[in-house]
Amino acid sequence: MASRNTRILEAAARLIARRGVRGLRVEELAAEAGVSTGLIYYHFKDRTGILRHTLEFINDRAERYTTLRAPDEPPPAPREELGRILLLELQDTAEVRENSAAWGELRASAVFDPALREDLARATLVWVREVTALLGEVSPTAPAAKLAAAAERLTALLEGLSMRWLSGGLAIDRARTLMEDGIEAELSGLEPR
Amino acid sequence: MASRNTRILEAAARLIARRGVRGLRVEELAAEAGVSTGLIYYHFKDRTGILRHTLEFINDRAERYTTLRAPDEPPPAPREELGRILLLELQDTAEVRENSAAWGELRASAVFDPALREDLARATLVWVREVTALLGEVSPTAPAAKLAAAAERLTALLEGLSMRWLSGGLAIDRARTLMEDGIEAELSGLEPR
DNA sequence: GTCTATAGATGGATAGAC
DNA sequence: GTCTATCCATCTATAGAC
Repeated sequence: MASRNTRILEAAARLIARRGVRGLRVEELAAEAGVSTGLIYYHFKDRTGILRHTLEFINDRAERYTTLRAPDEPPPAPREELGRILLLELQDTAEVRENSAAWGELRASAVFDPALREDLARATLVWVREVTALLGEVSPTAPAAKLAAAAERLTALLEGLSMRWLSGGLAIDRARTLMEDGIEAELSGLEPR
Repeated sequence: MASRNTRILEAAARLIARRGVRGLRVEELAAEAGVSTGLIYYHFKDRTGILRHTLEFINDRAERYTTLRAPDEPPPAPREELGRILLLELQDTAEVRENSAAWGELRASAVFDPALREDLARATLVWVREVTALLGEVSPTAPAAKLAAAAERLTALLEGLSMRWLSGGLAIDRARTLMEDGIEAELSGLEPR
């Protein structure tokens, strides 16, 4: 599980969150992971390979801390689950901040690096679908198209707020409030008036 | 007006949109602007200086194409103006795409480069205030706090959608539709029910 | 699989002439 | 103000031993 390989990817996520994709130096990564540069190239071929695998790694990890639940816990109410998922990325803890920063970096990098786009698009799709499904549970009468649109907006809003937070222009509490109210707004938009 | 200095900044915006902040090479910038690297350092001191001035330049330019109106034109209706401003950044024309890409890049870079944060925060504030004011004209009875929150969400949503569009995960037409409906949702949230 | 050592390339920044 | 020439630091990637 915590193979050497994984240790490198954990270190990569940590460094990307700390210095950005552009600031990621292979040598520094080697030091952070406690291995040599040669080994990194042996495993990941080149710099882009490191990035691609790190993106995948980050996705899996977010999936996990988003979905994880003790086996005997009851399934949560949809509305709570929705808030939980969308607010989870707006928390000032080391792990979440690291994931959010790395995610934002990789999204920004994908604008100029086609090699990253496919993975990113796929991960986004999974994410949007999950939120769409939850919205559907909260508001069962709403048409599918409206649910999908609301999910796309809410996740895009989350990314936008997250970037502002990370770039220092928005306090975390404010970001959370804005997100919460945004969820309410979308929800009330789903109910026919 | 179109001083040598301005030509360098135009070239910088062009290159940032094409290759990203990460891909901006001073030598390449010199070539694009038709000057020497020495001159660039003479004007902007260092790489960060280039970035800072380019950010400022981009702001001014967006301000201009956002606000520009023939002197004899009547002031536009607030609701139309609101849609115009928020949808203007979602257009697949060279100039807008360039501005949006550069803006997104600078926002992403600011996460790791404190030197950019202040300018960015200030520019964002101006932008949010403008949208807040327009929302206030459309919905004069809404409380100021609600107006401000809606403006923050709409501008953050715009940035989020813009990133997805530029990173290839969202078609421009879809992005525009989502934005339009997002405006409507926020507007109806402002009217007391 | 893992390391050390280093080649090879690139790019930021400066000196000094004009 | 502007250019040419160049230094020097940095980084990616590989070769080859263990």
